[in-house]
Amino acid sequence: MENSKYLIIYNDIVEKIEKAEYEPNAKLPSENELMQMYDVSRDTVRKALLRLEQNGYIQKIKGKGSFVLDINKFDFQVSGLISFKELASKMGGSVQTIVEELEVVKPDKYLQKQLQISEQDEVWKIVRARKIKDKRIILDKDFILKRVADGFTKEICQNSIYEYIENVLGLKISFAKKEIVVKNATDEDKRYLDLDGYDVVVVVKNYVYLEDMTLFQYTESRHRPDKFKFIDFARRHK
Amino acid sequence: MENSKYLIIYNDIVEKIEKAEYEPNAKLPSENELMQMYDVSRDTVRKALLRLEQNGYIQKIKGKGSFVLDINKFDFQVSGLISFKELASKMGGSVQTIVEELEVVKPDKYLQKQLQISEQDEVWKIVRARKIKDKRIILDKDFILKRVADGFTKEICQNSIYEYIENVLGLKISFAKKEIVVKNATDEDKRYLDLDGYDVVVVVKNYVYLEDMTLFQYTESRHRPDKFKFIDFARRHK
DNA sequence: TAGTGGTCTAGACCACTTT
DNA sequence: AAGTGGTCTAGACCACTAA
Repeated sequence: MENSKYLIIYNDIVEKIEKAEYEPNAKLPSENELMQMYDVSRDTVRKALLRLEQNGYIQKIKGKGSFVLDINKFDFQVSGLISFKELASKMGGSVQTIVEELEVVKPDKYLQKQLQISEQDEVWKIVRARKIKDKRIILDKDFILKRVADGFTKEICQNSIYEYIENVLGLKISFAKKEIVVKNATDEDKRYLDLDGYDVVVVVKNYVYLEDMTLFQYTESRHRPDKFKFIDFARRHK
Repeated sequence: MENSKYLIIYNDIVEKIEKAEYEPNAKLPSENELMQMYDVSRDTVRKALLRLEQNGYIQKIKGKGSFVLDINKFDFQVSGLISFKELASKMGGSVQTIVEELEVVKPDKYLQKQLQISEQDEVWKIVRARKIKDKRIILDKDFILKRVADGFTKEICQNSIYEYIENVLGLKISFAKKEIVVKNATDEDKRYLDLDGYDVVVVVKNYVYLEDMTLFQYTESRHRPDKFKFIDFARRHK
């Protein structure tokens, strides 16, 4: 995968931070020391540190050094592009996926707009309910352009769609635009989720793009409001 | 500030993209051409392009070039660390701030935990209602460590707290952790907001840190659910 | 094959913090 | 004064895309 030196260094330091080998608030070795430790140029060290800083692992302070942040230990990280499967593995066992619908459809007007496609284009429609501790908490509705990604089965959907797309199909996901809003619960929400009396759901709309800038997937994640939590790490650069 | 070459180039290209001088999906000049245009080294050009990519302005494709993304034109950008004042200026006139409370308080247990301080520490408590089109839509509750930032007046709060903190006090905000959840509306919410029948609010908790890693501000933004929208741009790098 | 972005190097000077 | 991170340079080689 990642043979570049700076990514190896990045991953190595991430691991050390997560194992608390570098403790919160501790000072990392200086750039000079890291150069010697990994036997690379300063620029390569700096590339690794830049990524650590951007992902919220460290804070660099001019004249002082790089320090480990502890705010990155999120109990329920949903930020970035993490998938339910990745999330589940961080949360331990008690999660489960139920595939409710899996079919190829012609897009209606709404979907044509979301995916910026014509009515001729075929789309995979995948609806999954997510159980946490035996309660249906999240309803995931995925719409995927058939001409870009095809061959979905119930097994794949029960496992991880992303894993299939990235590892089996070899497609490279580049970025996503995410939108969070609150909507009144629909009949579909009430049918598939244990809403526990709530009449609204938190809707996370996700527009996923490939490396060549094509939009190929639109996802709606509909959450029971009391179980929803979104965490974001933001750096301020004007 | 903005004396560094790569930031000047970055800002210049941002401006050109926002003015559509570089149109959506168009190809930017190559790194070689940009080197000549700005008379800098390739590394300096690449630093500018890296920031453009990370902020969702462009997509770089190996062997092809850098292309302008159009998804960055958010009608209601709340991502990152943008403040209400900045937001308002993007939305035009029809917004208004009402300062409901402004006082120095001793932190209660909850606040001691949020700001990681002792009960001796004094804290500025600032409560503001935000009107959009004459409806009270957002309730901002700011808690700021007095020993770090002091001297708040009604005028400052009506204008922009961030502007005061950054430009007048000269403090440098470095990063923030943001948390979005949905809560049942409190009596305070009902008193200060036009909730229009809704019995929940979207709560955005914001923990703001300075460059020296000190946590100095905790903010709760409480939104009427139907008027809330959060947009995020996320790049996937494993 | 020519052009593009991705990685890596070695060296320089600066501004800031600490001693 | 010594150490730290921030910026900038010039040059090299690679992998990918296009003609």
